[in-house]
Amino acid sequence: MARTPVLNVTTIRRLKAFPWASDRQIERLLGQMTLHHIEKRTIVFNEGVPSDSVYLLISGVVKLSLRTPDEEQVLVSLISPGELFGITSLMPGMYRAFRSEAFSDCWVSSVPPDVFVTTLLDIPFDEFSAMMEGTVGRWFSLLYRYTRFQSSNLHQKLALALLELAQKFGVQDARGTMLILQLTHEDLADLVGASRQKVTEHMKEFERQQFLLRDGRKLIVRPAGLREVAGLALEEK
Amino acid sequence: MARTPVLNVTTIRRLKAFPWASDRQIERLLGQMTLHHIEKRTIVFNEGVPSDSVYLLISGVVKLSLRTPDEEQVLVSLISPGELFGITSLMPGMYRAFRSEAFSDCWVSSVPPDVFVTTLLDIPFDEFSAMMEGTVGRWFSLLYRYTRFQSSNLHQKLALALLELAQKFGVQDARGTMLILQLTHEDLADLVGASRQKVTEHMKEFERQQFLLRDGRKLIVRPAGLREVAGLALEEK
DNA sequence: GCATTTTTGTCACCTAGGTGACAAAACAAA
DNA sequence: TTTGTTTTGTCACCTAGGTGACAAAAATGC
Repeated sequence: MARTPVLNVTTIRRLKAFPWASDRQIERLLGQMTLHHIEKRTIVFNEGVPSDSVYLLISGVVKLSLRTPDEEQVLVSLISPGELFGITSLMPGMYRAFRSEAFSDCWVSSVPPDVFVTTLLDIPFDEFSAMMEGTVGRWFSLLYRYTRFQSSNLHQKLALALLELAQKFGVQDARGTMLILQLTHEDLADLVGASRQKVTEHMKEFERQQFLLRDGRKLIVRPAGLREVAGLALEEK
Repeated sequence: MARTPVLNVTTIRRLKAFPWASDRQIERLLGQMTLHHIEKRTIVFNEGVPSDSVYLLISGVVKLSLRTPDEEQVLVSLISPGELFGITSLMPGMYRAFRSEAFSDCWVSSVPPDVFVTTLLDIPFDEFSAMMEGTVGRWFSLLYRYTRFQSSNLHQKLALALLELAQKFGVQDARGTMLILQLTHEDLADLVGASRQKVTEHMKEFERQQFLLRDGRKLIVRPAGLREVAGLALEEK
């Protein structure tokens, strides 16, 4: 069995983990962290589970991934020693967006997010957390969208994009959610990374299926149908 | 010409802009913000330019996009009123990763990032900024990678992925950068969202071109060649 | 060593989606 | 109204990359 690594200011510095923190802060943080040995192929946390810890990878490699409805796997990132991961826990009420598992045998150190923030930053966790959500929250949703795109075909991407737009730019209407936005098929094509012609075809198809109506230039989205197409029928928002 | 909007605590609340902030904080922030009218199609900031302001969209729609080497456009996101944008400025020394332009006529309010942080959070900007970089910096690189992927073919995606891996898991070697990581073609396929077979083919091709060597199981990457393939020949890291 | 499993390499074939071209609508300008 | 400009709709055709199948090579277990 692997030898337990020693964690002190010097080793943290060597890992280049929190270059901005003072020795005293690092010492205090270390006092609050718990070290875990994770064997290759073991899951650190699963997608969908509440985010309640921040992790620091000490040694080994951790894999961040995403499993699609049809059992495919998207490998989002490989994490190297010295990197923090599981940082959705720094935003309020978040669930883990990705699964993380040991790609090789690892040593990992964990800490509750509020302890992490208060020892390194000297402000209440809630304030920091709210600020994070308000500022970088959108980056995160974008990242999430793109990882989902990775394993979708054009029809699904379009459905996903329309749902997102409906959420952002939609007003309720007797017939569904109306987009208060003049989008050309060209715009949509740029958004999902496809050609204008194919977007036209798929939009027609959505109209035929009544998942989409048009009132002159305005689009009216029927979220239920699109959600099914996108493959998130029963799930989340 | 459009009527200048009134900005006060009530309007900010209606925009749901900083739900966590107190009235006093919002008032102080408003005192430091500058309002701009941006006409449709005008650029707010361009990619590659230093990040020196945070923006709040008051009305209209702003488009976040990316122009690829071959003049294609990737539409990263459409921003709705009440959203902050240009938040790379919250991280130290960052350049704008995307271009932002008015999708319709807009009113936008800007503020220097340090003012933004210090009035809302009561800690020095540098501390916050360093913390952001250490925690969510990687999310951002991931987002950046995925937006680039959108307009790349498999050959380029693979090159990009290998370069990223070399940076994270590489050690210098007489012949190039050696990856201290056992990656199967299957893993790479999951990473770039492709089939294992095609990855094998393209890896062979890289070897033929001497952009990639193999020492038993270990890969040795030649960054120069790959960078060219990926289409970032002269550019950034 | 031998046997088993994993990984690589290479086929032939198929399909989603790109491309170009062009007409029909829709809209804007006058 | 007429005229020009965008935007949509629909072709036919082409290509990048997916799929399945299978053999060769490497790695792993015993």
